[in-house]
Amino acid sequence: MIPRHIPDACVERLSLYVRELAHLEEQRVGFVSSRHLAQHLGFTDAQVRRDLSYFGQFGTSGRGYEVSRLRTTLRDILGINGRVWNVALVGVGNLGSALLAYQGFRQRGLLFRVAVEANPRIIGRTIEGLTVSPAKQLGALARTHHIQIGIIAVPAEVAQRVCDQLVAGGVRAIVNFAPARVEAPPRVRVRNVDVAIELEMMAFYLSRSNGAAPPPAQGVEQER
Amino acid sequence: MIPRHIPDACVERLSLYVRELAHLEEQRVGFVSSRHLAQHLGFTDAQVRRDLSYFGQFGTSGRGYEVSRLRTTLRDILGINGRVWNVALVGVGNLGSALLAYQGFRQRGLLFRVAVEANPRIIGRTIEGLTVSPAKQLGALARTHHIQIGIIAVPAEVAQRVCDQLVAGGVRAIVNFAPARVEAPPRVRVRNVDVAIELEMMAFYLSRSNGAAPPPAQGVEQER
DNA sequence: CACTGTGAATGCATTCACAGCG
DNA sequence: CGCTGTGAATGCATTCACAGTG
Repeated sequence: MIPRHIPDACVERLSLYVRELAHLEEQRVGFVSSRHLAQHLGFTDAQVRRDLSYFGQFGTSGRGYEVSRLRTTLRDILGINGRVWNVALVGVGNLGSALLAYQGFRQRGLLFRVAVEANPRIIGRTIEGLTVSPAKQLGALARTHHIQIGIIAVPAEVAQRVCDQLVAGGVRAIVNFAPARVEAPPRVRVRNVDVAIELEMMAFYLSRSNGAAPPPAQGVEQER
Repeated sequence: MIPRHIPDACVERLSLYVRELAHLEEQRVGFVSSRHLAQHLGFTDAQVRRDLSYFGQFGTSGRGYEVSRLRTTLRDILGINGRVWNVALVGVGNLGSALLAYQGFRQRGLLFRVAVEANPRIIGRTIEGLTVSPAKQLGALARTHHIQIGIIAVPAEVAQRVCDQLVAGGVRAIVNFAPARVEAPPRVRVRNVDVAIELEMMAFYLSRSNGAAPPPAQGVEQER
């Protein structure tokens, strides 16, 4: 059940499949075809079949895929079945709080064990059942809690420093939400995610879809 | 200055170039080579040159690119130069607040004109200089403020409904952060962004990088 | 029949490699 | 020289199209 290499893009879709299958299971749907799955998620049926085929053969000709079995299988493949990942959150601002509050992680075995902050106003607070620790303790806490995944949700200026501390604390994967690239040694997997970019891409597409200037809003005031 | 088609992946990098060029400009760097730029951002030099070449020729052989000129040019291309986009935020929870607070948008001419919420506790509050309106008013507000871009930061269950209201309100692009896919007519550009997926991908990569089970944390307690 | 699983074909994106230029 | 700009080559990802199957 372990082929050599899986396209990155496919891995991204894997959790979407799992999510959709969970919905179908709730609705007591027994079987689902690649076409059906694809329509719900906005892909093509061929795409779905290809993705699944990387991992084996789970379908039945003429019937499709058994929902609950496929779901379990994909959860196994994703590494979130009957298993737990220890996650540390660095930066309990708005974005960090949003992540802490998202219940989807817990359902997928991604458990926040540690949350740290630099702001003394926030240290000591308990959010979602987790008490916020001082930023200085990050390295030590990461070690004692056997943190595997670190999330960076701090201002850009300190992102790299935080990253280094996470690496020193032994984490093996880092997701960085700060608008600045961070680097780590190759044994640590890093993913830089920039939510602002999506908005800027929209500006690009809009400004070329109609060449003309848009309605000038009410009085192009600049700054706040 | 308007070629036919630009790779999506290139557009994504465009704002990263702009950001890096802004840094360089602050540091009074006059010229930068594709190599230099690439190293800072984690791409290859060929990639940078290729990306820029889609839009024209901005470099000088032997010297590289003039930082401030390239920055201006790219901002023009991105559609964020001397121009303003009106943005509406739907959902002023933690994620929504994080987006409101991010100063990068304002610097790029992406201005929040409207913020709406369903939660009556939050309606009427002023956040980042913007007063939160009731969700019911979304359509009307979008129209009167000539909103071009809508951001969805609400629970998955209501995401599609919000999307429909934004469309009815005349927006032309939507960025959806809810963990559920939303659809709109083809004239409206939709981008579904799922921050949770990044974490789940990490679980996948980690679980296959070492086949073994991880340290069992301290007592695999489930749930909070 | 309705559907899967997959070679083969196509379409994107990245990288190579080098001619040409300041 | 050092560096750009770009054809040509390579490498991924998606889609086509269909033989095979319960």
